[in-house]
Amino acid sequence: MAVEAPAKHVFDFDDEDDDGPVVFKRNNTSSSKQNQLNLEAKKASSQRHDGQPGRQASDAQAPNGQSSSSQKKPIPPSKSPPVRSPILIPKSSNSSAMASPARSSVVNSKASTSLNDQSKQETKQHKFTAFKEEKRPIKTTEPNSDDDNDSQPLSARLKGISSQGNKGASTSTPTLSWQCVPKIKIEGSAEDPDDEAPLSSRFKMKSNTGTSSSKPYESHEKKPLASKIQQNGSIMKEKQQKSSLLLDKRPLDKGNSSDQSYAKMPKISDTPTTMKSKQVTVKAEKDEDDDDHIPISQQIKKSVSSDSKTLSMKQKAIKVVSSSSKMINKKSKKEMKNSKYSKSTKLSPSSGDGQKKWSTLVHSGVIFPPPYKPHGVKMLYDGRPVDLNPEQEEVATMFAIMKDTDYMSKPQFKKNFWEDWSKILGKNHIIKGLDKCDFTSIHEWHLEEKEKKKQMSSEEKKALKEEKLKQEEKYMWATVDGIKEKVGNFRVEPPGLFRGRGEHPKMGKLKRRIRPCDITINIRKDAPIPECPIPGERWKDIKHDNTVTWLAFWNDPINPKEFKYVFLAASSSLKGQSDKEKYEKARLLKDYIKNIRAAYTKNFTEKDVTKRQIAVATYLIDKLALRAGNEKDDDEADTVGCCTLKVGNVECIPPNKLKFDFLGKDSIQYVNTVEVELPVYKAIGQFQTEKSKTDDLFDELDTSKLNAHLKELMPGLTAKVFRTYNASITLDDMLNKETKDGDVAEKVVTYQRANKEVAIICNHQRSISKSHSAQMSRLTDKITELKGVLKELKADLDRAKKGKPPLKDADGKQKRNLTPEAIEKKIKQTNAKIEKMDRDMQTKEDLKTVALGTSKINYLDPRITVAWCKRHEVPIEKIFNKSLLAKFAWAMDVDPDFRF
DNA sequence: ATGAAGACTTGTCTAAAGGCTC
DNA sequence: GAGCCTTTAGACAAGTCTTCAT
Repeated sequence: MAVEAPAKHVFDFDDEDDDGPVVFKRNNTSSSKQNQLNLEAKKASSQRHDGQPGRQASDAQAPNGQSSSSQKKPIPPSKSPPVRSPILIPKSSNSSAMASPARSSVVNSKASTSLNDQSKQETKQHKFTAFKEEKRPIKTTEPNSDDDNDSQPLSARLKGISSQGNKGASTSTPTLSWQCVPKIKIEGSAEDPDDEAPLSSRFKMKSNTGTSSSKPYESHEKKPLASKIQQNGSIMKEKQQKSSLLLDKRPLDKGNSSDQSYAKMPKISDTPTTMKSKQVTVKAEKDEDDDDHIPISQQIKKSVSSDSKTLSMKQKAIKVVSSSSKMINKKSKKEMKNSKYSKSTKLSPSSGDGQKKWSTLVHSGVIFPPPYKPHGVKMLYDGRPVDLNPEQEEVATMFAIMKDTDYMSKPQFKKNFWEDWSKILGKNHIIKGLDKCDFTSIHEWHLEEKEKKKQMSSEEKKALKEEKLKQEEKYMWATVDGIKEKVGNFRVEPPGLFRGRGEHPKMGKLKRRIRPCDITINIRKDAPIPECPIPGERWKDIKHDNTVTWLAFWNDPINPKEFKYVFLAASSSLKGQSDKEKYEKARLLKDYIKNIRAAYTKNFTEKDVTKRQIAVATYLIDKLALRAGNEKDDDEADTVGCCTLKVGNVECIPPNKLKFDFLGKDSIQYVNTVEVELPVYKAIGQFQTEKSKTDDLFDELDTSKLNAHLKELMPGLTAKVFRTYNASITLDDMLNKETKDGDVAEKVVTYQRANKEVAIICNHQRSISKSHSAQMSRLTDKITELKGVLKELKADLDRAKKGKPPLKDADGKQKRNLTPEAIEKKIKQTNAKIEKMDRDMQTKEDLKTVALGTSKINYLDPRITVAWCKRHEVPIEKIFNKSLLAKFAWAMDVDPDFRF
């Protein structure tokens, strides 16, 4: 594959300098209705749609199943090979002032986040021990502080802190006024020369592409937030353009972009861009009709008043908007063409947006687990050995090997298991219930097998490994647009018992074996169809859909209307590309955040309930990094997110605190008490009025409404972007504020602290390792021992200085005679060791319930980390392991000055 | 407008790999 | 180099969010 070097382009952005700080004070008026919550039993309502027939029967046609079927979605004809736009260098707006780290920890803690000054004091006590040092000045209403604040995560601004887990976290302050610095920026047209380079190649070229975006020069460009928001249209436009520039998305092909890229989106006749801008425009107009009659930006201005600049800006903005909305002017067109536009607009959906994801895709399909090998070990029923056929035995074994898990204490698990197993046993089987079943013998057999495996010699293990590798080798790779890429999960899931998390209603159900006839393969049209690894069987269907990235899928045996996909690995350029786009979108939010916050703050007291709910929900998502909270079926675990919070999940604690307590994703508990602004507090009280505990708090809201609203504020904005934004900006800010001179180890600790702060904000928890206490006591012992050594060394030093020989060691042996200098050196080394162990111990204790990995993998823009490592001479390997290095290959050449 | 379908990201747990100690 | 401990990679569950269909 030809790898073309991306041409570099320089974009000119006009910066309008309306930076005048605008101070926006929130008014606290609000109807207050404080209600006490009624307690009630729970049970949220939910609609159930059960047993839907699996989705489309395959339209497979060829008798052998090897023929390709027509797709439901129109597949764009893949004409020319995909041309990927080079990664453009976006100008990132770097807010000069860096945000301070988000402080409020969201995690399960009882800490509180305060918004008010007064709260500051209170919160002091809760400060996070680990971060005690850090003093962040809270600028409550400082007009000039804006800048800072805006780029900060809300939580940070709030400073509220919650304590995490057991530790108290501290928090801080409230920023009541957010300033707005409106600016209008007009982007110059950019050409995207790189369009021609294949994505993958682009990645490989480590050119500055990715990096470029990070170029320092971007910094000057300040973003005009206020203006942006307001002018929705215009702003959006700009943004879009910008984003498009930033995101190197697959470019519409120069000439024929429209056809292929948008095949799936029939609606858009024009170009997405156009559409987008139109929408936006409309929105803006609509806004004017709103109660406020004023676009957000305008509102802001009003409140702010102070700046005349703002005004002018606004006007400008408006101008821009109108023009943009009305028609795509040349510029925009050009930009669109150039690539990103479409992307930014539809950026979000990497899927389904009808964009071509690949031109050629070749792979070997998937590999299946080996067939079941009966072991013949008999279980007991009512004290007597029972005969089971292989199928029955297989399922019994699945249950037996879970003997030591918590599932065994869950009635639902056993009930579901029995329902499925009894079907396999048949009506006339001697086994009539689980109560009299004794699976011990099978469990023991399992343990023995495990032990045998463990006891194998290293040669045997190695041989086994090689054998496995040999079998799997061909499935491990796919060729995408001519480039070899790793496949993520090419192994079909083996049968087993479903291990749903939390109180999942389907836990324990049998996850049946998946066969080739369950699997749909997606591959380039003319490529050889992967050979079915099981003789005599064939694939369910073969598709050639280049608008999606999956290589294969099958229906989830537990929930047949859902699918299990085989995708490329995280290190693939396809994944890297979308990862980068995700972070670029989050960076874009930085430009809008000020106005978005101003807008929702204003709407806390909006008369229209839906709008008020949207405002409060957005606030919670921003401040607490809550997830959106999609609706769930009854046959799923009962967990919630923001939009699905129940009245009983939030407790109002006068005068203005809210205590959240709910089960979030994966049934991880979220407990957090935060101080909020009074209007929010009052609004929550109103939403709870006359509802039972199990009623929806935001009864007028769901994620689609919320996200639709967010998209009016910023192209492509959805609830989850706030998590990425707040996580990354927190890391960037903390790293920059707290990195001190020191050795690498100390810097790594600084990084971990920042990482931890993010994990807390995102509520990423882990269970305490079983060996945690043992590890701690071992460390304690070692430290004690070292301290003893130190004491001895000091004594020896004294003696050495007096010309006496050292004391005998514990065994009574005479130690070597050392010079005082040598002893001093040893003392120094020992001290360093003790310090390191102390630090390790503290870190370990600190992180015992916090999972750092999740945020590192999913929320922290790797360019922040890479740039920081470069600036501070920390080897990147100290922060990223091998797989993260591969996953973030696209970020490695970032400029050291990169700021999120 | 709403819900289903579909595709992809996020998240936790654990088996396996790798590293350290004796 | 055996055994233990830590880290990592992989498995797979559970979210989010867009588009399609009604």
